[in-house]
Amino acid sequence: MNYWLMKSEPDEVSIDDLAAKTVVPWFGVRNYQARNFMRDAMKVGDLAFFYHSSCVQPGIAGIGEICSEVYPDETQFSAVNPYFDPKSLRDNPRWLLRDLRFISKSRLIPLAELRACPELAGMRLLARGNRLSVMPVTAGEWVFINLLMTENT
DNA sequence: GCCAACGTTGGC
DNA sequence: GCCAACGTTGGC
Repeated sequence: MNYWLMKSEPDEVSIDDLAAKTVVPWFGVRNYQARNFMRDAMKVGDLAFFYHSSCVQPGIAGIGEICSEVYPDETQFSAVNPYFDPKSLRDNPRWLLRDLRFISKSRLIPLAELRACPELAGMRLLARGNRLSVMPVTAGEWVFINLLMTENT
């Protein structure tokens, strides 16, 4: 069992969208390191924090579960899609994804609150210049943030 | 394989 | 909209 953090722009897919649809394909990852995490390290049943990025209040919004094996991201093949990649071939897809299933919505834990926790000082999300949209979370960070979720601040 | 130029991410 | 940081591209 591994733990992850996955970033989404809530204008595109929010935690409420995930709750409504139950399962969403994690399309649009166009970074090799993030892709490799999904392809090589993720397992069905892994849990992930759902992170809202590029928005008024960036932060962790809930939890999802990885619920599929890897398969090609369809958006890379569509010339009218913003995630179109003309260099990716049907018989050799460059970009892969997995499906995420809704588990729970939490209070929004702002990025600033995460930064203020000494327990999370080593968290990859908070590392200087971090831009990964899919990244691992340690078991210790997972447990600690789950405790934050239960606080009603 | 180096590295400058350019593009993207994402918080603020 | 700004801009720091990082990733990718492409000439050499």
